[in-house]
Amino acid sequence: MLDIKFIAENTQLVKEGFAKKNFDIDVDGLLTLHKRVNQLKTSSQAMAEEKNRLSNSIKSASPEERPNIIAKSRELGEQLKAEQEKLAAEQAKFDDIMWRLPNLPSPQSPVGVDDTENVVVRKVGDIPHFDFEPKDHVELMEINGWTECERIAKVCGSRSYAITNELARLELAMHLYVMDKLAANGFRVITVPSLSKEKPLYGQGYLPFAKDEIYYMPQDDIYLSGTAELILNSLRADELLTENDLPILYAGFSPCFRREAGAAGKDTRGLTRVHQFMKTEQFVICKNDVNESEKWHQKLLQISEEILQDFELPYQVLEVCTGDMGAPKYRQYDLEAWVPSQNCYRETHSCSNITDWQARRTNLRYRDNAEGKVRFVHTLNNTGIATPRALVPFLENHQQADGSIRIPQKLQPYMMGKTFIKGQK
RNA sequence: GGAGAGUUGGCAGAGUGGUAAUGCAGCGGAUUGCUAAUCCGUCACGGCGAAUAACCGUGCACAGGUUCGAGUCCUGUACUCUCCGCCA
Repeated sequence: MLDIKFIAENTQLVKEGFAKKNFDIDVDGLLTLHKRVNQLKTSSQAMAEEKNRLSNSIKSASPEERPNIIAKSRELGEQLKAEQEKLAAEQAKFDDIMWRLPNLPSPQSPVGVDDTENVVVRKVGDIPHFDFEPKDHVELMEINGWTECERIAKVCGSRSYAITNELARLELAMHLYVMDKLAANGFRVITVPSLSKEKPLYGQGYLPFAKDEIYYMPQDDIYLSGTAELILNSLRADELLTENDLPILYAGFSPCFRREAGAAGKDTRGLTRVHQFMKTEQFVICKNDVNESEKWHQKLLQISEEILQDFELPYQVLEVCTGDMGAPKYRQYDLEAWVPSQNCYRETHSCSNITDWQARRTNLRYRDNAEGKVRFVHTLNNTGIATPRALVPFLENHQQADGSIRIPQKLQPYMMGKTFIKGQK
């Protein structure tokens, strides 16, 4: 959500920003509508003022005057009601548009239409060269007897997964490793539910943009969360913090659910794209200062790069272009880890600065120390680790000729000290 | 699933249907003079405005209703607490 006053005062800038984001918004129409809303506010408030004056005079009025004043006040009340109904109708139209406005992109974000125009910032780690014929992660799971994926699909449907023994442990070990790392960086580790009411979806900016992507259970009027970001973003909604409360850092773990409605036929093999997965999410709430949030953005990026380095996975950092960013985002990096079987990098992390766009939707504010002014916070989010997707590059990059999997040194304490894992078919 | 109690500003906490007390914190100003204190104002959102001025409107969990007038009365919903039932 954006500030309408900012839009009125920076109309050209806003139009350019929307265009860069690939959003077709009638900004002039919005401003005209806003004027109309304000006119109706002014007129109805004038009526309310007069009505209050009449009402308040009744108590001290003489018994003879009273019926007269009451009649007048009642009549005015009906006019006021009619005016307020007009206002409510226009206000609803206005609000509907406001909820659909994207954030403006950073001036530093590359301008582009889609993912082909994302910019590679750097590549880190060496792509492995195998002196044997490398296998893809599905074959590796089968060799080690680590999967029941075919059976589980019969029970749970497509895009489900079931993994066993050493691999199941590895999945959880990755999360524990990341939680410990985030805790060491000052994050509050928190496990959160996957159930969400509707309001947080608007707060995050999932709705009204991507309704088809989310599971909904009408019997209970409740949704399944696609990421802990959803929950963490609303955890402190409507609070008025002090500047000293900031920054607030959460490392949120939750099962995540996505319908993958727009991805029919994509990544149907293996663990890359499943309906239910686990994610440990980095979430930051900081003060309303773009230098401050950009600093945190870099910090979050650094942490996730370290995680991939700790897991000894080659990766690239992408700066996402304006047209490929989601509506909420000011600036976005994606991390992609190398997947040998696909001979390309695939997304494991997505790191975003949302500035105050979500905070306006959740009404999360703080009082600043310098002036005692109330401001909206900035929010940022980044993947810590998402599994099973992260297992794909992990298995494939660390595979050995015999199908066993090498465990990077940093992860070994979480795998009972093992340097390799090997299952039995 | 059932019964009861509750929800008032950043926090604490009053409030018989007639303009939301008071304290603390924060911010602004003034005074005194010394390891700080006192006094005054301000303290959410919005309208009108050049304005961070004045004035006005809206805010007492949320949504309706009754009334000239609702924090207060009525209905519904959400959430919190206590208890009963069921339960990993």
